Amino acid sequence: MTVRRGNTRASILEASVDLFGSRGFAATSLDDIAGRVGVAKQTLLYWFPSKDELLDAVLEQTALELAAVIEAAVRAAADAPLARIEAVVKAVFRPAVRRPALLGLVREVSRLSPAHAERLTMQVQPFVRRATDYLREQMDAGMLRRADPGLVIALAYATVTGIATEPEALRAVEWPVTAIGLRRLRNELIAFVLAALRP
Amino acid sequence: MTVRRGNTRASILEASVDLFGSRGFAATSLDDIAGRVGVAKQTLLYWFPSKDELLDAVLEQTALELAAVIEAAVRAAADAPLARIEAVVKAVFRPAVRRPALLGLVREVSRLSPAHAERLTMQVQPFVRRATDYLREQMDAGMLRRADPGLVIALAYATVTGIATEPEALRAVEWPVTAIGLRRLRNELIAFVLAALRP
DNA sequence: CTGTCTGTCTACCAGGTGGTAGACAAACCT
DNA sequence: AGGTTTGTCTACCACCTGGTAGACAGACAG
Repeated sequence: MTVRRGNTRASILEASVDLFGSRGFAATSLDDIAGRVGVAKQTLLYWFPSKDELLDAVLEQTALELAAVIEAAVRAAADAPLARIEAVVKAVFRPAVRRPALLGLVREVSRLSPAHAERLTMQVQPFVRRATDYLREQMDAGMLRRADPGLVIALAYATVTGIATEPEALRAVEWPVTAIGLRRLRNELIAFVLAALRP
Repeated sequence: MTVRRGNTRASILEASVDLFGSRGFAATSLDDIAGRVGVAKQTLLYWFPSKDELLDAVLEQTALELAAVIEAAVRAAADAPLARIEAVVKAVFRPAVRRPALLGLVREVSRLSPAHAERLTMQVQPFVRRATDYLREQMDAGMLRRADPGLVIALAYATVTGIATEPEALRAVEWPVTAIGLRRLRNELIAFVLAALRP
């Protein structure tokens, strides 16, 4: 029982994503995580030298997972730009809705520590740039209505995160979005984005 | 110097809004607040019996301020529904942008403590209901295009908060919204909302 | 002038925090 | 076999947290 199989690190990471996500970083103690994993706190500190580096690992893994999802969606989608855009929005939306707390964690972290925020942004950066380039390119080719690509992305990002985190923002009592359902909200959003971009 | 003038409570509240907003509730200690105000921690606990009740006071004051802003905007706006809606969106947007951290605080709180979240929601509730009623009424009168009022509000709320908190979500490096400017984003949003509602 | 009340302080505490030291058990490598 | 490495644990610590007890200084009422 002393030496576990090699999944300890992964279990710690998973539990950390859960707890940091649901309670927030500052409000989650190492003991909380250790308890969830069923391991001593010191085992955590064996795998991750400090709570800060554990947070980094959590963020990095989340970013990598999201990146993989987006890549797959892009690759699977048809070539037409509108279909591609719809696929990407849906791809981003799914994990955002399944784990809305992670978006909250991103906010908390970027408020708490500029260092973490910068690392995070650098991971997001390439995607933003690629999307910007793609939009501009398709606009130049006349496949999309001309607009400021940066503005399109900013608006889409803001809307997706806003929608995804809304039920968690004020989840206690009756609230329109709860009754309406995220899927419909998402479809409305996609319809809007596509309508705005159709040439 | 022992007895201050009556502004101590207000100063504590103000500093708490600032610090809870910028660093988050869990990451702000009573000593932090006391230090900012220039007072001993025990003076805080004289005015507010616990950190939790201080948080309640912060949230309540914020809600009251926001409510006042909205009321004023509605009263000052022209009677036409579209003008009213634009005024309300702008009114909500301004404080949301000036103190985006408060939206983050709302999220943190609703993750951390269902009790606080419920109190918060109950304060928001009447506004949501009034807005829903107003939209439905104007739609019935043919002044607005027919749509699900709840959906309109949910979408608008999500977009406003998403946009307002975006620069703070990932503020470290170059990010489209930083370059674009919130004002323009807001105007795009308003244009969209109005276009969607024009009969 | 004296007693009470209000507001602020210094001193302290119990409990929880992230983190360290080191023992030790299994596995792995000759 | 035996030594080394890897992974986990118990025990501990310095520090910080929210919160309490009580002293005390000014304001104010009689």
